[in-house]
Amino acid sequence: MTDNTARLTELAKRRGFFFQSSEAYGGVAGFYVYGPEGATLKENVQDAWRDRFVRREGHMEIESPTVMPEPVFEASGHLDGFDDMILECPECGTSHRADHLVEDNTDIEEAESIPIPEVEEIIAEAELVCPTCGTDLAGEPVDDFNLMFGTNIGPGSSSPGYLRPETAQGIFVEFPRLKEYARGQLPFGVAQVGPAYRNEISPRKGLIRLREFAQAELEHFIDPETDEPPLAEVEDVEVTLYSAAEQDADGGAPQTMTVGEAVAEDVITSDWVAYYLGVAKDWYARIGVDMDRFRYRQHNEGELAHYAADCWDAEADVTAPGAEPDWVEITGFAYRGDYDLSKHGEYADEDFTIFKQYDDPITVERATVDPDMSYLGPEFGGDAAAVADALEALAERDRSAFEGDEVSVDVDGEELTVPVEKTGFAVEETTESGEHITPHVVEPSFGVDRIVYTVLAHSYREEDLGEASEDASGEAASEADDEDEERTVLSLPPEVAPKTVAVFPLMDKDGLGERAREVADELRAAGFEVAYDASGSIGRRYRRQDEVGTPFCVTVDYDTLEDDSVTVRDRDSTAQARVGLDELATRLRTLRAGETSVSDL
RNA sequence: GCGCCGGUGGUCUAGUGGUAGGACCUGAGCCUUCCAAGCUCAUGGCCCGGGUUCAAAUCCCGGCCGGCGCACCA
Repeated sequence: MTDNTARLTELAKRRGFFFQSSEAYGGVAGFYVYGPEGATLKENVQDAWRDRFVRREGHMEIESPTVMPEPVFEASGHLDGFDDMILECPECGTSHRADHLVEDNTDIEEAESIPIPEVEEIIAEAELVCPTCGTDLAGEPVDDFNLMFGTNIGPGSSSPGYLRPETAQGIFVEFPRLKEYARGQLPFGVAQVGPAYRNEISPRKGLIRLREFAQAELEHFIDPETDEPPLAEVEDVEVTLYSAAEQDADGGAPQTMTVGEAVAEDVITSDWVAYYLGVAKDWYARIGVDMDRFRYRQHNEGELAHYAADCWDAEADVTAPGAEPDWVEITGFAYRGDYDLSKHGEYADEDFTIFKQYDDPITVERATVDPDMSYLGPEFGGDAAAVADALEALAERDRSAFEGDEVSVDVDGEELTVPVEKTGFAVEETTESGEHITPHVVEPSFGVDRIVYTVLAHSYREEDLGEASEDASGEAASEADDEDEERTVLSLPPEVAPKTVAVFPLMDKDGLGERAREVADELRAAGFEVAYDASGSIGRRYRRQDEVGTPFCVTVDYDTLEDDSVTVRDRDSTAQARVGLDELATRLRTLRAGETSVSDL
């Protein structure tokens, strides 16, 4: 941890951005509170995300429960993936997957499904040793290691459930209804912003690894055969790419190129992933991520998740400029193929496919049967249904079997004969207008808390203003040449800053306070997030707002009482301009949108 | 989960076997006509449990929490 990080954390606590939860009871690891400033900042980041990845893309957003029943996670693979057996070597401290040890050193396969006591016995009997240092592992306890938070749905334990480890499953599980909503047409995207839960072994670094965290995930369902992303829209976006090949190479380094070049040179293999890397890069910049401390890194093969075909992470260096980089994964861009929908289709009762209509219907000749059950029933009793199924299968497989007067089928090893006339055998031409396909999924998955932290870290600045202000009165400059003015600033983009404008009376007397409160109230009515502060000197109040990233400060002074004008002060430059109250709200709107700056006023 | 280090007002910190000071912040008042000025006053603290001791915030043990390293990270 750099000094910078410590000071940012201190600021976050003191000014209400984020802090550890339940400290009154000793605290609990991995759970954080967003204070008044932080909650608004996070909300603003999420709104900016919705604006770009839902609204602008024409996608839809849903909100699904955080608790889902166990079978969901049997299908998704999370139950197996989470339920690891961990065995720690008493000598060297290395942790091993107990099931892997058993599989590697015995004839046993699928050791994962063996109960833990038996695994411990097997390890003792087979005299397994630590693969790292050779120490005998007999008698060492095997621990269950489950990263999902479990719970019970309703009374008793007959209906186990889990807190979702990613918001994505809430989308996949509801795919059958969502596709109806989308009227069966690909492509479409479904997003979800909300909490997910992982019972991390060791939560670390404040907001960076939490047990309850917020995700903003987009599941973009596409037809892999025909759907193409609008790559042209982002082909000129410059991105810094750290490919798997570069990571493996000696002296390999990230490369900067346009998205178009990266696709042309096959650095990024999926056009869809490339598209979202381009879109996201501009979005990160928009919310205040410093592009000099940002890169995309490709997962190498060993890192790929069980579902992912190709995956790039957005990474941010959250240390101060010039410090040893500390790269944190803030988003995963994965091409998940049809993994999720196929699995749910397999395990669940409903249909997780889309009917894809052919351009022109095709005609196929098909052999069918329509058995006369009033004959089969009396003839074969309980086997009648099996006979009918066998006839149907036979018709598909070998229509020549129906050419004689009788046809024989095999049911449970018994050969049964049916007159062909009772089978309803026919060869028909049927028209097929399409086929059922399982859509592929492109998934940009954003870690909101890590992004909020990155934005704070990249906005944080300790600034030496040099000799005291040169703006207003010339005398200040002359007498302050021996002491430097310092300040701490969060240069948050106005769009995400918790407060857009702060209103002060220059003095809290002579009616200035009352006038300033009116101005604050008018701005609130006009839709701004407004802070009001009358305490301490004017300079102290500017510094307070600098520390929480408020981009604009409005001061009511004695001239205001005369001519209904106020000063507007810019956080980053500390420049000031005089603005009439009648146009204040309009001016602030253009300032917030970045269309003008205070020095232009 | 293991190892090392740590835990004192809101924040940052000093400190001793006899229950604690500072700085900043915050609040009230005075002063002050635009960038952390000054003065007065005020609020507020030894992580939790057990042990040793006449006496523990201080020493010991355990827990919780944090930082770092290892392991883990679908």
